Amino acid sequence: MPPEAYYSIHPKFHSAVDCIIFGFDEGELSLLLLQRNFEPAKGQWSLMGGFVQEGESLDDAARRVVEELTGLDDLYMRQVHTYGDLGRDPGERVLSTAYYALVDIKKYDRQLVKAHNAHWVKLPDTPHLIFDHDRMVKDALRFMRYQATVKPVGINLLPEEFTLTQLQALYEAILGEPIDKRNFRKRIAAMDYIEKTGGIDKTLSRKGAALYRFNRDKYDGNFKI
Amino acid sequence: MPPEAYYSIHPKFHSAVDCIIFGFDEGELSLLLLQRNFEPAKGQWSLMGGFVQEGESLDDAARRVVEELTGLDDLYMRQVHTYGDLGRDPGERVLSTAYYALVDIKKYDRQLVKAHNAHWVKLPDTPHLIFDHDRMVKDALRFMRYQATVKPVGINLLPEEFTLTQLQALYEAILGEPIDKRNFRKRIAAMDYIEKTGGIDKTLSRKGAALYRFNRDKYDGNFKI
DNA sequence: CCGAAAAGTGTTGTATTTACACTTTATAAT
DNA sequence: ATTATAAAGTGTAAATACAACACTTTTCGG
Repeated sequence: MPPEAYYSIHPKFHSAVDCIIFGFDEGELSLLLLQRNFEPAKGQWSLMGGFVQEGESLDDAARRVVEELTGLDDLYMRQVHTYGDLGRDPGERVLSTAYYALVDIKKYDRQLVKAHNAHWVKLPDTPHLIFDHDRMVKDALRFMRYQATVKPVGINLLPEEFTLTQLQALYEAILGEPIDKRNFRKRIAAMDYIEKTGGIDKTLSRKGAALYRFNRDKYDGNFKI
Repeated sequence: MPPEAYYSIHPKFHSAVDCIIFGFDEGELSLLLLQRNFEPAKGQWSLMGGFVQEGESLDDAARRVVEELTGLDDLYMRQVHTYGDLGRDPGERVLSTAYYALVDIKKYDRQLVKAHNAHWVKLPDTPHLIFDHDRMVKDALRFMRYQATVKPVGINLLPEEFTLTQLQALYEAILGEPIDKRNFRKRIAAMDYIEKTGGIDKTLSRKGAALYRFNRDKYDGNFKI
């Protein structure tokens, strides 16, 4: 067998990425979903996705796809799983790798989102999605939840500076259960990498709440995010 | 755009699977590795891998590849990650999905393994592997370790019936640290799905050790493996 | 100056985890 | 028969982590 035949006797496939884009708003997790104004499956709901191109890595493809929709290029993203069943895309055979992304919901590019006919949907209100996208969301959510219990990834869903009340609401949304306020604050206080900025947020209460930020250097000192 | 063009304007890629095959022997985790007697990278060490074919799912491809080497077709396998960097295979562009498999090291097909020039290598003695296979092993090990702390997947590395001493040695190998015997047995005793068979193993001690088995029904009753 | 509404603050009991060492048993050797 | 051997098997107490719980403070608007 000549060396190049080693590869060429095998089939090739379309490779796609599909992105589960999480946001946090009004105390609930949200997903950025497309109501497809294009074929295939026009009119139905789906994740934002795209095909991997020559000259771009799988991770790069996922970043590109998310940036096309949100305009944001430095999001926290993680690969979830690759879906390779035969009939998963009824059009042609496509292997698709799911990534989740965490977005500060105040920051995305509204023009782009509108142009794609995309909408933020609160997680419990998620409509049925095309292909195996429902399963992708389920898997991504489970993975993101697990990661959030292990490392403070959730912070990527909040603005730079945040109050402890916001942070608690976020974790309640991620874990899907109420958290005791005093126990929560005790736990946060023990994390030296979540530090007071000195600022006070008065938009939500007369008294005002102390603002905190995530100190990446102090965290990386402990172990890798 | 005609509907078929939606797909055809995008490139296709070779898709492969690479399998991290774990065994347990003499108190240590082992890997089943190929010393390649074929191109490319002949003479070097690698994981067992293969290309995804038309008409088989990604999971099926992984099962086929492991069966080709071991003769075993009902192994515990899990997808780990998909590697899609540009230069990862220096020959052509290949996207590869890693799976780990757990093998009862007494059971594999020695003929097949010999024919592939494969060898069981104790984990600490793992040689340098081609391409990004070192990283795959690292990622698979981390994932398998995590899973083993959450559900009793490790049992797939032991024979049907096993002693508590074996089980403890297995978990010490997986976690890489010694475990207190009494605390370990207390924990196991609380798991009703690990049950005495009534048999006694006398190969390892004069006194003989009680044999146990994993009761899948009782376990699934609690939650999914 | 009073009401409202969110921010902030400690203690105690319960459950879980860890540390720790000797006895039992069957066989092989003498 | 006796003894030496080597692994199997067994319980308790201390330490730590986790969970439950309610009132006070602060500021501003009315």
